[in-house]
Amino acid sequence: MSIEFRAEQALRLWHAVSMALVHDDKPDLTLRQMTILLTVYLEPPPHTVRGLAARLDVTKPVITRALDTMGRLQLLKRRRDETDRRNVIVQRTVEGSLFLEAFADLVCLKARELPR
Amino acid sequence: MSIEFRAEQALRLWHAVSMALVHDDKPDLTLRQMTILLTVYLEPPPHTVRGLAARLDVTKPVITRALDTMGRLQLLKRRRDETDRRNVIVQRTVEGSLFLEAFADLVCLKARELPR
DNA sequence: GCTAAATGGTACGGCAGCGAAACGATCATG
DNA sequence: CATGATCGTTTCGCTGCCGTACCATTTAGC
Repeated sequence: MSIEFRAEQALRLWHAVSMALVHDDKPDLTLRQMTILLTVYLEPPPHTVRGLAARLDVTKPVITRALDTMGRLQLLKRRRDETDRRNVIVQRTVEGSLFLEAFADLVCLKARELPR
Repeated sequence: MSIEFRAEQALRLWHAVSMALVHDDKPDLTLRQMTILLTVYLEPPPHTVRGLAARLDVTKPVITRALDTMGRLQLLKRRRDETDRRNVIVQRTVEGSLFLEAFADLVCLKARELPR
């Protein structure tokens, strides 16, 4: 199962997935928001605001605002770090897991439908 | 060269590509803008404002605004349809082609770097 | 304890995208 | 040639994200 594809297939995959997301009436996440979400779910914890800002090379308020928005959407949640109460630990949620699971299924589906 | 991947690989690919786009200091396109761009480059012409709006299931002003923005970025251009001057034909540009080519290369690169 | 550093959040003005509605130009129809 | 339909754009008020600067809380160092 090698993941090599041609440039055109890459574009067609991105197109199909993007089109599906646009057609979906759920509010779409910003590129930065999506990147934060994926980082939290794919990279080893703990995830702090400052750490995420450094990882993405963006300012802190970007992370704070994204956590506000995605917190409202229940995709992520904050927790105070009790060993160092200055830190905020960003954690996954059930809703976030389900969201990314559905997204991954969408990508796999569109990849499977790709012309050779 | 079958394009089947697992859910986790899909997420990791999207993460790697998104991260690269975020790190890039070029202004990122909206999901809708990117979808319009890919549609123009991948689907058979001609592309009109109304046609694109129907294809993406968005309102016309969304297309107009996206064309303004991407026109400024030289990724697309407008041309009046001379046979029916009410229509505007959306056309590719050299810069747009280069942009998508680089993007496709990025996706292919990140796909190749994916863990098995 | 007291100061300095570190962390996350907030305030502010600016900019861009959004939907709904109205508009001008162009074409089709009689 | 006059009326109505079609097409793209513009306007309006709104919302949300942006970066810069500043603030409150907590910890570290002396």
